[in-house]
Formats: sequence, C-alpha cells, structure tokens
Amino acid sequence: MAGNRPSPTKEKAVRLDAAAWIAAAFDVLADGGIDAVRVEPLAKALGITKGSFYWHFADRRALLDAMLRSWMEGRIAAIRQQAADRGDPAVALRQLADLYTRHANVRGLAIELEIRAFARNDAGAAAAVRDVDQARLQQLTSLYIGLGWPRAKAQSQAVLFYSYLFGQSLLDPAVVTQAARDRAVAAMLVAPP
Amino acid sequence: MAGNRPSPTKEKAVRLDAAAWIAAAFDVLADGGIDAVRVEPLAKALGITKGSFYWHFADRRALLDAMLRSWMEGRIAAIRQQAADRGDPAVALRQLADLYTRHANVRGLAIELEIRAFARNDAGAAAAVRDVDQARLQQLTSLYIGLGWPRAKAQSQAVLFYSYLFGQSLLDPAVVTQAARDRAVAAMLVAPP
DNA sequence: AGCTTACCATACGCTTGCGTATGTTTTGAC
DNA sequence: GTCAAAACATACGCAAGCGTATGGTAAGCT
Repeated sequence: MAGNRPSPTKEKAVRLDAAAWIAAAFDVLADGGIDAVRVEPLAKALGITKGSFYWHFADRRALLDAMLRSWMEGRIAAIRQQAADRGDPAVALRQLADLYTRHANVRGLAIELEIRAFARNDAGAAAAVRDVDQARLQQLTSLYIGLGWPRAKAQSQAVLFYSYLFGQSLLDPAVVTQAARDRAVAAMLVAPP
Repeated sequence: MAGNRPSPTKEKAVRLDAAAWIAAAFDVLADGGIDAVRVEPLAKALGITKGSFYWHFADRRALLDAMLRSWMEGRIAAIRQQAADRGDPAVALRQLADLYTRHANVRGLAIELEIRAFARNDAGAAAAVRDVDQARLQQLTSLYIGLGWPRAKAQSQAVLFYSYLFGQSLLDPAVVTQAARDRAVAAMLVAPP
C-alpha cells in the first residue's frame, strides 16, 4: 500500500529502553494512581506495542519494582545532595516547607502520595517509603540540631515538621488559607527551647 | 440429593439490604483500597451472588457513592456529637491526638486513608473529604479558641494539629518512636500565646 | 554480504470483572 | 392459600489486561 511507512510525520521509529518505560509509568502514576499503570494502556500511550514491554521487563510487577527503586534512589540522592550543601539550617527548613506548602513540584508530590497509597497495600512499596522517611527524618533532625535544639527535641520536632508537610498536602487547598499554612510553618520554625 | 439444603450449618439464608453491602464494602476497602471493592468478589465474600447487588444498587459507582455518603455523614455526625459534649477543650484535643497517634481505631484510619487516596482521582470522593476536613477544622479551631487562642492563631494551630495527625499516620510506626510522637503532640498543645 | 542480537509487531489464550436478562424463591398482605 | 413484590440465583455477552509465542526488522559486528 501507499502511506503506511513506520513514521507518518516525523517520529523516527524511536527505540525505547527500560528507563523510557519507567518515565512514562511515572506520568500515568502521577495522575491515576498505581492501578492506572498498566502495560497495555502504557504501550498505547507510548505509541508502541507491549511486545516491547515484555522485552524490557519480565512482567508488570518488575516495572513497579523498578519504579519503586528509581523513586527511592532519587529521593535519597536528593537528600544527600542537600545535606552536602551545608547552608543555613533555617533557610534549608524554610525551603523545604515552601516546596511542599506552596504547590511547587506538583508532579513530584502527586507521585509521592500515590506511592504512599500503594504502600498501604504493598510490602515492597512500604519498604521504599520507610527507607525514604527514615533518611529524611534523620536529615531534618540534624537540621534542627544545627539550629541549637537538643537531640531528643530536635527529633520530635523533625517528626512534627515532616508529618505536617504531608498531612497538609492531603488537604484540599480550598479549605485552608495560605496565611494559615504560613503561620503553621512559622510555628514549627521557632527558636530552640 | 441429601445434604444440600440452603443452610448447611447455621446460616439461615440471610437476606441483605444495601447497608449490609456497604458495610462489607468498607471491610474490603480498609485493606485493599478502593480498587479492591469490586462487586463480584464482594458477593463471594458475602456468600451470595451479584444478582443481589444489582437489586440494591444500580452499578458499582452507586455503591461507591453510597459509601462516600455514609462515610461523610458518619464523620460529621461524630463531630457534632463531640461538639455537643462541651467538656474541657484541652482533654478533647488530647483525646483526638491519642486516637490518631496511638493506633486506636486502626480500621477507621485505614478507611480514611483509602478514601483520601481515592479522592486524588475522583471528584466525588474529593468533595466528601473536603466537607469533612472543613467541619473538623472548624471544630478544632473552636477548641483552640476555647483554650484562649486568638482566632487567627487558633485557626492555623488547628491546621497544624490536624495536618500532623494525618501526616504522622502515613509514617511507618517503625521509623518514629512513640516518645517522639508524644513530644510532637505536646508541642502542639502548649498554652495560648 | 552474512549472521547475530536487540527490539518491536501480531496474534492468541486466559482470567477477572461489569452489567443485563431472565428465571426462582422467599416474604408479607389479604 | 393466593398473589404480588422483594430478594436472590443463573447464565450470558462483553471488554480490558495479563502473559506467551512467534514472526519480523533494524543495527552492529566480522
């Protein structure tokens, strides 16, 4: 026949690797949740068939595990990155608070929340979340210690800070004013006792 | 044949109503998430066929909506109940904190978290969650006002308190000591400024 | 050029779950 | 007891997705 060549417009017959599948999977995860990341719809979204998928992955579970590993390593790398920067602990805490309370990084937050939802019913996801939480809480604790807090209180304050950021991200933006959010953050960034 | 009467042991051919279906649906919701509440498995768990289900409900969505309505009305009724009690605001806050941070009401918390996860991808669920949050935040604000806080600070403190409870409930119990949780709660129950 | 390997397409069988259609049985009113 | 309505059973068609099997094509090596 005539017009049925592999690239009708401009796509030059892209060959995909596992990373491309994972990236696409994170896209549908961000809006749709873990149950939306299915291989056939994913293949359709990528303009390819699932023959490719089962070349790169053993099965659907392998993709999910790869996503969890990728997410975990990314988060922990980000922490090490930030820990290495060694700026003022106060501004570091404020930056973190702003990142989560002022709707920057919407996609990252969506992914995080979906993974946490997944973790409620999946041991592997729960392990990944646990490790990330542990690393972040350690980081936050050391920040509070850097501000002059005694160890025990720095730890509980880190728990408070961290828990608040996630809890608040679960609330509908309409029910809480930005001013209330800011005051709540300010209440957690008080001077050490 | 011989032993094939409708009730082999003691079940006396229970007739179900919509409420029974909803109750069973909350059970599988609590562990399994919203995608686990499917009509055929639900029927099997109830020892009945889906012929019953489609008598009581138009379709699966109708069940989900009924669950959301039931959950929302229950939560708001609980708030009114507690608001009517009119005890000491301090003990009321402490009771709430204990309820969420000391693993009482595991099932209720699981349901709540799953509904919140559902709300991320469903407008109806989001509306229910929003209404409940609004009512609870109002209640918490009035409690803080009862403690002597000025209105604006009472509001942001309520946001802090409420967000913390949920954020902390997302954390793996293993990464946070109970002592840290208790200290975090204590930090939110300080005297008014 | 020929061969191999990586990557993708196609086609199939299978399971799960939705919703519908059409029987049966149970229950309460009379 | 009769009858109508309520509650459930049974059986079907259908679609979505998983995983497999197998064939085809493009790249690189030699």
